[in-house]
Order: sequence, then C-alpha cells, then structure tokens
Amino acid sequence: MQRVITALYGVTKKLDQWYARQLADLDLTQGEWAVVASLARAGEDCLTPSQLAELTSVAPSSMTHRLDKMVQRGLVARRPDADNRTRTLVSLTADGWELFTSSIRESDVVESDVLRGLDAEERGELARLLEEVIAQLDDVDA
Amino acid sequence: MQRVITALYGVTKKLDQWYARQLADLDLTQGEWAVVASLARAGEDCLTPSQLAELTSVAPSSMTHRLDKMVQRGLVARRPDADNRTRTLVSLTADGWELFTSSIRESDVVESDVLRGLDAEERGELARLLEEVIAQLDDVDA
DNA sequence: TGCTAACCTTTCGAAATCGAACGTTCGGGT
DNA sequence: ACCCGAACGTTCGATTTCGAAAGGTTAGCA
Repeated sequence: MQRVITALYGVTKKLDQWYARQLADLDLTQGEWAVVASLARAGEDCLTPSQLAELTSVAPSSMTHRLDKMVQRGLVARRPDADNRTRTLVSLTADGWELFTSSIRESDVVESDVLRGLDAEERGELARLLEEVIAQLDDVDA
Repeated sequence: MQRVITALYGVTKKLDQWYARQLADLDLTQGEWAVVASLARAGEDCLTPSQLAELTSVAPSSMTHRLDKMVQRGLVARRPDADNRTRTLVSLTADGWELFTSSIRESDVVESDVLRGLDAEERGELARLLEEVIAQLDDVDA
C-alpha cells in the first residue's frame, strides 16, 4: 500500500511547514521547540540530555550544542544530578515555561486548522489506526 | 486533537528509522533515496534541481551538493535543457535505475511489514482520512 | 533593439548535525 | 578492595545543510 505511506509523508511534510511558519515568529527552531515541548510534557520531572536527544531524534552530541544555545538564551537550565553524577538534569526556566504556555495557544489553533476537514468520529478513527500501526512497529523493533 | 498529531509524528519517526536501516545497506542517505525515487516516479521526464529540492524538502543550494555527489557516483546525470538554458535536467543513469528497481523490492517488504496490523479495509480508510487532511491543508495554503 | 524584472543554478560563509573518541562515574563480579 | 564493562555528557573533526549573494538566461515591454 504505497498509497498510505505517500499520504503519511504528505501530511507530515505539510505539517512541518505549518510549524516552521509558526515557530519563525518565536525565533525558535523546530528542534528547539521539541526540547521545550518535551520538558513541558515531563512537567516537574527533569530530563537528561540523552533522553532529550532520543525524544527529539537527534544525536547526543547535537543536543549538547542545542542546549548550550538554549541555556545561553535562558530557556532551560542544566544542573548536576545528585544521585548519579554522570547525569545532567535539564529543566525549563520561568522564561521557558512562559514561552511554552504562550505559544501553546497558537499551536492549538494550528491543529484545529489541520484537522478541520475531519469530524470528531473521523479524528478518533484516524488516531486509532495510526496508534495501531505504531504498536505493530514497536513489536517489530523489539 | 493533540492525539492525532502525536500519533502521526510517531509513525513517521518509526518509519524513518525503518528506511534508514534499509538504506544503510545500499550506502544511501534518505535524501539521496528521495532523489532517486522522485526521478523514477517521473519516469521518462527529467526533473530540474529546483524541482528535486522542492520534492525532497531541501534548499536548492543543498541539492546542488547532493547532486554533485550522486553524479560522481554515477547514479544520476546532469545535462543542459535545450529549450531553456537556465535550466538543468537531471535524469537517472542505468546504474541509478538498477539501484532503484533492485531496492524497490526491499521497500515493498518494508511497507507490508509496517502495515501488517491493518487489514485491507482499514488501510483504505487510513489512506482516505490522510488524503482528506492533505486536501484541507492544500486549501489553506492557497 | 535595449532594458528591466524574474527565474534558475551555483558559490560562499555560517550554522547544525553526525560519528568517534575521551574522561568521568556507576554497578557488578572476583 | 579492586577491576572491568557500561552509561553519560562532552569535545573534536568532517559532513551536510541553510540563507544570501552572484552569474547567467529568459520573457515582457517600451
């Protein structure tokens, strides 16, 4: 079913363009936004650079540089883990949180625009099918 | 519906890993494969570097370098367009075609693996929903 | 014809990314 | 107590990518 894969990449390509446009206003890279969003989702728990690299599909060495920039900009903070001194914990600063909460509204608008063509039932069905595919892929990986 | 977007990116992320693994055997980048596939899909018609850049979501200047490497490797060929001399036409060489046809079988295997969890009807439904979303996004762009 | 605006490709410097190697630290085994 | 393998973050050099500017070509228009 080449058709499914083509459609999949078509949607994500469009979606990337959407996000790139929105993020340009915030002077943020998609990768940097992925870091902010990951940390926000983690909530109180901090994440390590390795975890962030894994979550955002990037090499650990790239994450080092990315975090350097974001620390310098005051969005995130690094601090050593008291329990395991090989680890470093990364967390959102107050500015980072503010940037997240202020831009999440825009993001909501985007998502509703993206899915405007589908009613609630169709959205649920789409999510279900995609999650089914993910589950299969997870099994194959393991 | 954050759930849909999350699932979407989840699938494409897994899918990218899949393709990266398969392509590693051919010593090909995903970007290079995208060029080969685009040219193959175009068939007899040649494509310009700009078109390839657009199709593969990359800057034109990046495509120049990418094509340099692929020409040197003998996968594609550049030749001037007789009708419009600002244009350059890119086409697959015999080696490029061979690489495409030989690897397309692997690709088919991958895709059937990816969608193993869905029956024919579900696949059709998934494709339909995704294409609906694309149509909406196209409208918004225009 | 001559001129201008637009387009296509390439070149160039800057930035991001990657893979490999390194130093440090943790945990298990002897 | 000691050593060794594994994990973690970082540094380094090489590769890839991007944005801006340059060079060359076409099409429209006076």
